[in-house]
Amino acid sequence: MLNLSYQLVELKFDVDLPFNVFDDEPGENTEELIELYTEYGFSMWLKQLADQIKEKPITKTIEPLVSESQDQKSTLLLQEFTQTLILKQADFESLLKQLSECTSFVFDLETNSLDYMNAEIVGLVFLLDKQSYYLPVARDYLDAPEQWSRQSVMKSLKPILESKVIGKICQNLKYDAHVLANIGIDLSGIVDDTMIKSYCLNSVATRHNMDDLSEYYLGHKTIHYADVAGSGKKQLTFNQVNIEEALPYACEDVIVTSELNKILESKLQQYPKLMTLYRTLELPLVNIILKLERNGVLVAEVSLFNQQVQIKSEMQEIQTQAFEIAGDEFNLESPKQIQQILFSEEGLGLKPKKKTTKGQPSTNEEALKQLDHPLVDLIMSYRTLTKLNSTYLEALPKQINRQTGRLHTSYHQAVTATGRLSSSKPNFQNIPIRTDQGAKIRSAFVSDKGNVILAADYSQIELRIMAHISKDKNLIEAFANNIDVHSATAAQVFNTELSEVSKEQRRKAKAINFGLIYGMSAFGLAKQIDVSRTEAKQYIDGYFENYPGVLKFMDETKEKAKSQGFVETILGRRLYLPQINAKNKMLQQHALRTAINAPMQGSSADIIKQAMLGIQAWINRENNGVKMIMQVHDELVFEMDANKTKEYAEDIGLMMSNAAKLSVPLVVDVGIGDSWQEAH
DNA sequence: GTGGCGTCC
DNA sequence: CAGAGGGACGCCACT
Repeated sequence: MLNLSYQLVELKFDVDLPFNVFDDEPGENTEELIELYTEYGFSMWLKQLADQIKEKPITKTIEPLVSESQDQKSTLLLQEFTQTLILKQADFESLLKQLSECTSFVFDLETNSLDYMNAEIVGLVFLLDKQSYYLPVARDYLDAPEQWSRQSVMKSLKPILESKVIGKICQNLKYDAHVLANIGIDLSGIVDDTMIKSYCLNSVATRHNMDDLSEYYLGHKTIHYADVAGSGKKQLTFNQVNIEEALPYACEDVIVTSELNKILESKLQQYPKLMTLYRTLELPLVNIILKLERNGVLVAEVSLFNQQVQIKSEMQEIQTQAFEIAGDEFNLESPKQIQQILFSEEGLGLKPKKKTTKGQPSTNEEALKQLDHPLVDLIMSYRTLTKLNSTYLEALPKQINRQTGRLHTSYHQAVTATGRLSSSKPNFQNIPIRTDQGAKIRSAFVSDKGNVILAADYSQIELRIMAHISKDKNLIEAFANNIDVHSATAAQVFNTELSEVSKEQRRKAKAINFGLIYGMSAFGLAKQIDVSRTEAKQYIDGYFENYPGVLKFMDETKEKAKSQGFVETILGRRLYLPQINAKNKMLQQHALRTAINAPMQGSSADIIKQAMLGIQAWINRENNGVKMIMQVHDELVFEMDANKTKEYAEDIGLMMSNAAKLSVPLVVDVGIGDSWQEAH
């Protein structure tokens, strides 16, 4: 098979693969790529092609990857739907009547910005049965026909959009809910979100934006935004797009959403646990995340500015010293130039310790740490400082919303493979904490006047989940007795009394505990804690001897993953592992490690999501003014009135602990302070 | 747009 | 024999 593949490369066939396999010169990893593609079902095609190659070179185009979902592919017939532009008062009133009398409709907003806090409505799109309607409310181009006043239109629509009995079906409804919230409309009666639905069904089969979903599930290529609005600098906002172009684009959105919703519903019905996950966890969570984002976080700009001044002067000093040692000026932020200076003959001529994926000498921290040269230390310090400066100190103030004076991140509910949220613009989930200088940034995340910050995080949640899932007696016992789990592991592995465990032993045990969660090998552990591979192997063996349940769990998980092609969390969320039976060992091993990790990472996500639902319900019920403002995987951060903090801290801690009933206690650490840093 | 690097859990 | 740690996002240099 592989030989054939090489022939294929050498003959330089003109083939269109769905990915850029042969864009570059055939390199070292060509074999790997061929393997990858054969795993994805190209083997048959390659075989056929190979037979033909023997005869004479040919040109052939491969159809894009056919997805598993195609067995149930619905054929979307756009012409079955009407597309109506609403411009006259009478038509609008008739639409209003239809909307107010229906049980549910599909709905989408066209806006002038992706920034959810500032976006304004440009048009509204509705679908009832097979009729789609586009209602433009803000057109801004030459010769634009007469238009509605947005205000009066929205006033008429408000009762419908806020109705709990008229159902709404959307793609990524959180965004539309934001834009409506900006003008005081509280979107209610949510029945479906196709983005979330697709994510629950299969998190990894496709991305969950409408264009990709349409291609994957309907085999229909949608009109893309860039097709009507252009791209890059010349991109128009939707209000500048001609109505003739806007109409089919807008209407297609609701038509596709409707068709997607139907097919996703029928698929999800085949998996009751996933349906429950969707209906009772993920879909209700949309509104909680909406609230979380709108609450935002107050940031002390002055503090960030002062830190920036300080760090910039430190950077200046380091740069001067570095140039002196190097004997020349160079860009301290360029790995390529650093490489030249450290490793080339003309430079320092140091011996590289590690290579990048491209085979060049690596200059990352791990590699640099092993080199002994003053310039290396300067480079590492400089890196740390520029990171803090550019990613946080400079970037955060720019993103403060000038109306609310707060930072509003975007949480993404349909991105990660495992069920975690992700966060961007700005990313709240990678704010520094490890070093003092880094953690100082958290001191700029503050509470408003009269308020405090409360941070509550699950202690060792993934290890507890491992204890729960594996049912390992020793591990469960350690947690049940509230013993420090790393010390307990150290006592077991090093065969000492718990009271005799040294700091060094605990450190190693901690690395073992975490390493195992990620499926780390003896090699990796050895590197991590700087012992020989043999020694690391002994530790791991020792661990499994003492926690046989964990070993059993891992073996069973791997076997299950191989036989059924997916692993599950405690709520039945599935993570499919398409490469679990790959012939390419590297790909398969990666899938196996994922199989080990996903049940723990994913279950942890399940639990904190449950907690978020419960806590927001409590906030609404008590109407106590508590604001949930951040989620960082195993931590929730709140802002609240400073007077009631003690009581609320206990409530929140309890709700988080009780979010799931495991065979070990879920311990939550709660801290309070004027800033996020103090609250830790 | 990609690769390298670094931040978090 | 190589490669041997799960999941994210953002910044910079470089092409």
